[in-house]
Amino acid sequence: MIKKKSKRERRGEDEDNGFAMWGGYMAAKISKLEEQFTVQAGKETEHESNIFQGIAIYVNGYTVPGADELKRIMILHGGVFHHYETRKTTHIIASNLPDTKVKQLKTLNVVKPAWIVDSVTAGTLLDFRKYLLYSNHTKSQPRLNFQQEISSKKTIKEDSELLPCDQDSESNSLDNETKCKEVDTNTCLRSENEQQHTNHCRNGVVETGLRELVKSCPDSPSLVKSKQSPGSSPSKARTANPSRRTAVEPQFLSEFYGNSRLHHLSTMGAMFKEYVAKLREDSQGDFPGIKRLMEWKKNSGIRQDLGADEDLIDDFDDETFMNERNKKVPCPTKTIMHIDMDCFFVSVGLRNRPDLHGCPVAVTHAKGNASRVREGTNRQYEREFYRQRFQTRLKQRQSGRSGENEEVERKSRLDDVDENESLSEIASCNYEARKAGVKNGMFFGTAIKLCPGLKTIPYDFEGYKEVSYKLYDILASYTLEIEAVSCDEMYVNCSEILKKANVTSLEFASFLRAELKEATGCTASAGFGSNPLQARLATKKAKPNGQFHLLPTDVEMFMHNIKVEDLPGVGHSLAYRLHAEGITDCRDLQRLSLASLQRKFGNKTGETLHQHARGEDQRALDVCHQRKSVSAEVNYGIRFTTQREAEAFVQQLAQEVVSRMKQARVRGRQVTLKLMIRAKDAPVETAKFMGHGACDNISRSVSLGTPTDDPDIIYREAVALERQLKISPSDLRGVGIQMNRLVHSATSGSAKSTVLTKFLGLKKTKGENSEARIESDGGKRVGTESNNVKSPSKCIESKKISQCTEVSNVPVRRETGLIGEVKMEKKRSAVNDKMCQERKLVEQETESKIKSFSKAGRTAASCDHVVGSPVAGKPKLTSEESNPIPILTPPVEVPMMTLSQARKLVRAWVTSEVNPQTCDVVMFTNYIQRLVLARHLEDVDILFSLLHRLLINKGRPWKAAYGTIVKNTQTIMQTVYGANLKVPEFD
DNA sequence: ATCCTCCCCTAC
DNA sequence: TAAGGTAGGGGAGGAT
Ligand SMILES: Nc1ccn([C@H]2C[C@H](O)[C@@H](COP(=O)(O)OP(=O)(O)OP(=O)(O)O)O2)c(=O)n1
Ligand SMILES: [Mg+2]
Ligand SMILES: [Mg+2]
Repeated sequence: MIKKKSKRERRGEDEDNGFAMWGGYMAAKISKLEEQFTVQAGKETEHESNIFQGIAIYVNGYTVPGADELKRIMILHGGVFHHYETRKTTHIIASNLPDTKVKQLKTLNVVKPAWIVDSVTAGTLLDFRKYLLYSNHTKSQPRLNFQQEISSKKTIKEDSELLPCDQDSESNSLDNETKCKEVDTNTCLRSENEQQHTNHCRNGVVETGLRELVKSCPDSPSLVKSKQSPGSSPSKARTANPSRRTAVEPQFLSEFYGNSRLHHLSTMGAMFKEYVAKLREDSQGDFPGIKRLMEWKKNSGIRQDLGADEDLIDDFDDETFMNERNKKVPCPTKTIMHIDMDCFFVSVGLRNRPDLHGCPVAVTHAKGNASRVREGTNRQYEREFYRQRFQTRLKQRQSGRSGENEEVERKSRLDDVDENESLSEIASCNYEARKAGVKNGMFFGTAIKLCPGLKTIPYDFEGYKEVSYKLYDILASYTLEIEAVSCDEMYVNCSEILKKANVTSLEFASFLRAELKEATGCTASAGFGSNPLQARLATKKAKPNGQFHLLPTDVEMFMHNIKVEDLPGVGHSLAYRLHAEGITDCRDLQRLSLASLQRKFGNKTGETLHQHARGEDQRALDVCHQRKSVSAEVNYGIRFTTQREAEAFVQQLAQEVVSRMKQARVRGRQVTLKLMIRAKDAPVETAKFMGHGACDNISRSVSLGTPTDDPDIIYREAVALERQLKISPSDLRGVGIQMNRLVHSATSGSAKSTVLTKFLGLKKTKGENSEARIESDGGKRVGTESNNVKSPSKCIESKKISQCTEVSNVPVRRETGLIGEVKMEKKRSAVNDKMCQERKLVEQETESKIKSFSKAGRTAASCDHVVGSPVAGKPKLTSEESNPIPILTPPVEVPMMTLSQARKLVRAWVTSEVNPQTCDVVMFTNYIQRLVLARHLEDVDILFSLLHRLLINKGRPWKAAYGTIVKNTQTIMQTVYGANLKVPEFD
């Protein structure tokens, strides 16, 4: 029998953390899981060939072509693609691997990507041995290799993606053709200027810079090829000491992004949101995890009866007791889990560093030695600068507001570092380091003082991605009611899981965490509650390597002692303001009335604080996310001397943002330029090397008449905005381009969504061809801002009532109504959530239509274009007033849910509501209308039958709603088919 | 009132 | 040296 140990004791044995008891059982389960999530050429997909039959690859690190492309190729040609290495992986594809990585690999078949490409070209599987990547011969230098890869990537990119020559070069831009030549002079200029500016510029720098420029000039495809070969020696080109690398260098962007943790973090976050969406789309609705869980539950019955329950629960005493006591009571409410990897970057990095176990460890770029003092920097000065500015802002906020506030000290991060200590940030530190007060995001210089024994390890972005995939794959084997928060964290609606497997939350957590540990070598913590807030707070309490269920009965007590800064949404600023009011924990917060909180902190913020203080949170999980913006920004290494340099960089950013838009299958109707500008009196040399220092932030936006993903347009708009601001290029410290008001294109065409997808896909091409180019009139732009030319006649009514009742006639016309509705979503029940999301899609599509019509003021030409082209050949839209259904223009780019999803939703909707809510009726009607437009009448028929059947025993309001839906659907039917649809009726 | 733009803040 | 990105919520204040 297992002896119960004290928590502390158990935590000390960090090797197994109680997981040992799972033994080989887990291993077996994991392997099943792997199979489940292997991406394979589906039976549904048509193969182009079977070249790669029996081959399963895993792509390690950066390759050309990239992992995505390789995945596509594999699937197309009968192969298998793994997101991470498994036993089934037959080959690893890599262009370049550090020795340390090679050693861990389970197979010797490390092959260059050319193997795949050439095999496809050859139409047959070539001998991979000719493509082996022999990398065990010399002591490699990861950084150099890495940079080399980056620059070859860059070359490819320019080669393939840059626009053809910019004809009206009068308007400033560096066109592709002359770029190489121009850049030379450019660089010389720069170096001269630099020597004046800063006195540590060496010849070597210029030389290196030039050589690199030459290297990355788009030359010929053969150049690309030669660079791809990993054997070519990178060393001599890079030996010069690059003492000042700025965004002027053409390869800066990719190098910076390659090293930026925050960039990787964001990218991976977006990636996993998309991953969840894709899994949902492809889901067959089977969740093997549930079976595993049930199996386990069956086999572990004895253990529970022996009263060793608490051994399952690595937890804290009081709550454990409460949890145990309440365990038998079935929880009628929803159970939300929040799960988060423990000190993620460190955990991943330590997988292969047993030598560092037990040591305080941090992931950072700093190597552990003190940084060099640079001339022209003065941290004292910059610190003082920040302090003063903070005071000024505080006064601004306080003026006009009464009340004597408590004096609260505001610390700057620079306070704790001396002149020569590293300002490299710590991405993540383990719990040993945290004991000493080290925190994520802290400067290394500060951390090493708090924790002199602190060890550092480098970043391993590939590793994070692999582990994240495993995390998401494992969770997805239980449910797809997942909201991805980041690469190491998500919310999960566990209600179904617990019900189906008949397990408690903590049983599930134990099993799950063991599984995760086994698969990834990293620990995770899980928190449960009846809403996301509670779950999140529970995770915080559970950390590290623990789990905790905050039960409804305990919420009140629990919240009392939560510090305000521990509430999600309360960061430095709000915490400071709350502290200034004498509010430090939720108990204090609870004493304030809703009204006073709103008065002090604003409407929404006040309300959220009021609710969160009580552990309330009615937010539904956003399981089906749709991004609202795409941006690329760099606030590091920005040191321009000429406007031309600045504009060249903006051009690169425009490229970058476009490639991201394409990937996300969106186009944007608004371009926003974001700049950071050295604050007046702020030192020219920043405290942090190449940092932005104290800055003013400025953003300017333009609305376009039509959505775009054209780098040329975006570049021009952005530059126009930049010029308008008349900022000295040398004061720029940050530049970003953001695209807003997105219009989403059709889904990836994954074999799943059949007819509809095809239909939409067809239309899409048409729409894109007809895309209007605005601003083709070169640099002179008229009235670009304050674009909202919505004339009253175009936005007929705007009252909420009509918006909900008069469905079909105006389903998509009123901006005001639509937006009002979207806001209501947040207060809605979870059941309706999916509907709302559907709804959002329509809105986006819709909104663009409205805007297109209402944008008349901008350019007559562009407006004509917009109205005319997508509808070409359709019943003419004389004016929008006379056309009651603008949606008639096929909803080109709207992903739809599948029939079975729709059915589920309808069922859930009807069973969950006593009476239908008008807005839901609107949403449903919209959905049906779109099905009709997509000529998907079978589905419409099925849905009406279903709805009718479900409503037979419902009251009058439901039946009336049904009538409304039918009526409005028939209107659309008349327009599209000139006939009514036969649907069941109530008497 | 409700919008839009330009911020600021928060989170990872 | 150092790699301070990015998406989204929300508020202030002006325009309508
Ligand atoms: N300022 C920050 C915060 C986080 N991260 C990265 C590194 C973290 O490992 C990862 C996940 O962030 P978490 O907030 O989940 O922090 P950890 O996982 O490191 O620690 P824990 O979750 O155990 O508190 O994001 C970062 O680079 N910089
Ligand atoms: Mg974490
Ligand atoms: Mg996290």
